[in-house]
Amino acid sequence: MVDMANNDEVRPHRGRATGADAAWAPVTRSSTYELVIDAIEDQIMTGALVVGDLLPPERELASRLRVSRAGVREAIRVLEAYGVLRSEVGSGRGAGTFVSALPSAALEQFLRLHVALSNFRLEEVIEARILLERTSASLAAERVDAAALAELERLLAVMDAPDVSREAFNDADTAFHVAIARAGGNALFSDMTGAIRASLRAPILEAFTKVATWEDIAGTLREQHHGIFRAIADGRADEAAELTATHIRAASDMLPDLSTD
Amino acid sequence: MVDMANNDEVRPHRGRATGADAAWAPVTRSSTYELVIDAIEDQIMTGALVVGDLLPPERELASRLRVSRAGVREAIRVLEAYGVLRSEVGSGRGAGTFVSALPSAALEQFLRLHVALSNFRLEEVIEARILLERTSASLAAERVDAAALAELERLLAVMDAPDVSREAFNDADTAFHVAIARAGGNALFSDMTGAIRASLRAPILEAFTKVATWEDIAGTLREQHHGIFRAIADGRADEAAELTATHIRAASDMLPDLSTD
DNA sequence: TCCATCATGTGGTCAGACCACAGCGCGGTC
DNA sequence: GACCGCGCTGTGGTCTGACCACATGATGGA
Repeated sequence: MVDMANNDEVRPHRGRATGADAAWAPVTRSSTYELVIDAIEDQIMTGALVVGDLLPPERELASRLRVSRAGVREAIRVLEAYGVLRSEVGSGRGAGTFVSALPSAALEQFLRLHVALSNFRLEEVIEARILLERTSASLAAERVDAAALAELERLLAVMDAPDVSREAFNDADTAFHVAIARAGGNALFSDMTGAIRASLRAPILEAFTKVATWEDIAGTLREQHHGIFRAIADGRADEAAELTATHIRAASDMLPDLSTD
Repeated sequence: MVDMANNDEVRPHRGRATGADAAWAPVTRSSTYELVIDAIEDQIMTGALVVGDLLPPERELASRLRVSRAGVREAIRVLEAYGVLRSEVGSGRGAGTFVSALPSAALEQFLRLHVALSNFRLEEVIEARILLERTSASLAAERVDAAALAELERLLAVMDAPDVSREAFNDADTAFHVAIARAGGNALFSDMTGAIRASLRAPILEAFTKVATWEDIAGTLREQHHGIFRAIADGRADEAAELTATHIRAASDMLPDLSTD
């Protein structure tokens, strides 16, 4: 494997050596697909591959890297899972594997799985949610434009509908918060906001369905949403942030089953 | 594809119907490996699979799901990339594929790639860093224990060494901030702090090497680190948060190349 | 009793084949 | 000449079956 003529080198990738005792780090013998990932990643890190670029066909990549097509495909799957690559079948124009830019779906899947595995506690996730969204709300109050406000109003209307289902309410609720985050202008914030909401979707829906005082809760949430909207529309940044934090805390408290999992 | 006798079923997976106009959502025909992921994910979501559990052998899983082993392996790769699964070769005890819990490495890889692809701007990432770390510092000031303080002091000593290399300094710097985040007690925060630092490692190191006034910069950073440490050790939460925010902003400003990429 | 050896079961890798799909170009038809 | 249909081609998608590398644990001899 070392004499693989194509990969530049098996660079030690040692990295950190915070002290003399940190030397003799365990050797890591990479598997085939990891080497393929490294090869593609190098191209990305050096800027040789940018969003939109097409990769060589799987068969060619395999023969160039001297690995099987299966190894190449496993590497592509991983980078696809990160939202970095995308594959399309067919021929000509749109076909092939190319560099993509879809971090949000990957983040959602990632967080959803780890929340389900309890690798992150719900309180932690909610704490992160408050942190992100109060900042986003504040930013949104300063930067929001007419189109975003219209979208927010549309979502408020969906939630205000008297016959709205709990599921539809939750989806509009999610979209409302994500839209605010997007209006804040920070893509990382809005993607993480979406991912956090996606990771909480199942427990929230469960709590929504079980709760007896649904109409009361929905009423409170509606009021708070309208308050947040007005603060953002009027450009009152600090108030938008505070209302958002209060709103999220209230929502979490009203759904006690949320924390019992 | 429809008449493929092997897949159990192409269940619609429709799901949300927020309104009448949301009907007729595009059909999504999943690929084999996605179906395998869904199958494993279902087990995780329902709690049938928890951290530490062993999956059936690849060959058995393939025959049970009526797919090829390659398809199973691609699915396992993806979940491995998310830090949800891990595979070990061999036989008996430690061998096989089992449910894991290593979100941090996955988060690092993810963010590093997307920052390299400029899907997230550096300012966004730094904004997120400030948000997370100021909160972590505040939490750490309230909850820190002796062991964590000792570790922080050790890292300070590494950075204080007069002959420390710029790379070693940066690695200790990273470890210092991650240790604070960990002391804060929120795993999501500390994992994200680590991921953000990892995603910035290359640009930071580049800036470190190019900068002429290294000793001045290092001196400032050392001072600020000691200040943050004292505030945390003394339990002054607000001050720790403020100093951290100031520190990060200062570090970003001192490295102007950071924003030019 | 201990140690070397082999059998077994696991993931890791490979080669080769075929399928499904989408574009492109050729050729026939109007 | 313009249009349509059909097959050719190259792409990813999938499957099969084989073999390798590795760690364990059982087996059997010293």
